[in-house]
Amino acid sequence: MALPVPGKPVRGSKSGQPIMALFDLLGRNWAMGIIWNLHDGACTFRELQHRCEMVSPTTLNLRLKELTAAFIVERKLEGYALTAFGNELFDLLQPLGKLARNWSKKF
Amino acid sequence: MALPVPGKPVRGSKSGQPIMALFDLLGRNWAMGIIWNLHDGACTFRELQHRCEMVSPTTLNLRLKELTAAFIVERKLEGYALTAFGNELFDLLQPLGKLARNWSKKF
DNA sequence: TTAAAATGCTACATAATTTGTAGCAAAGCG
DNA sequence: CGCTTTGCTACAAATTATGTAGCATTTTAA
Repeated sequence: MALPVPGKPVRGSKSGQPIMALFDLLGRNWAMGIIWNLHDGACTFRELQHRCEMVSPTTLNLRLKELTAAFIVERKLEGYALTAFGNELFDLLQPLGKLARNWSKKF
Repeated sequence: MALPVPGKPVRGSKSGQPIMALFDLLGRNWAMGIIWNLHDGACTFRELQHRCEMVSPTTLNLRLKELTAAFIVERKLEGYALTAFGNELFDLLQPLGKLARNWSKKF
């Protein structure tokens, strides 16, 4: 799957509005889960597989490549980690945790 | 596709952690784009199709049903609209717009 | 009142993505 | 040197998404 690049057509926008490109990227299976789990600290591929309870190595690998190409994830000696930008993104995602707990009471 | 319900196994969590259930829902194609576009105000199905430049009616309809079942979207006389909760969710998503514009400079 | 236009979908076949299981090559360890 | 662990890749099956048609119903307009 091609990396959604802002400025080029992506799902949601022929002109590649940045937010739509980001939604395209984050809306792929596991993308947000990976960011969420990586925030607990850099880790190896296998460790990440365990943090994401049910991800297949195929999907994990593909998503990691995309997130890396999108400057959200990087490889360090300790393994995969969020970039500075990845952390900014996480900071915006984090409040969803509380919201989600609230939301879960509705069911 | 089954609605991800917090408390039951979802993609990302066998125990259905709320955040993972929410990620499962929001991570489906077009889910965030729909929420984003609905924030401009309630609208009809066809109007929403236009706001989401390239969504197929099949996907739009499925996503709307899921978002409705998840208390994020509701139907009003004027058409589809965000619920109060949907608006809270939007408020958390909104900052991503600015981040995305920043991010787009990296490419 | 009635013909035309708009709306809200559904059908269905095709294409794209994701999953799950195996397992292999390379690196690290003892 | 064997034994583990790690980071993936292969590949077939299952699940999702897309695109185009088009139809039944409601709304609009003459």
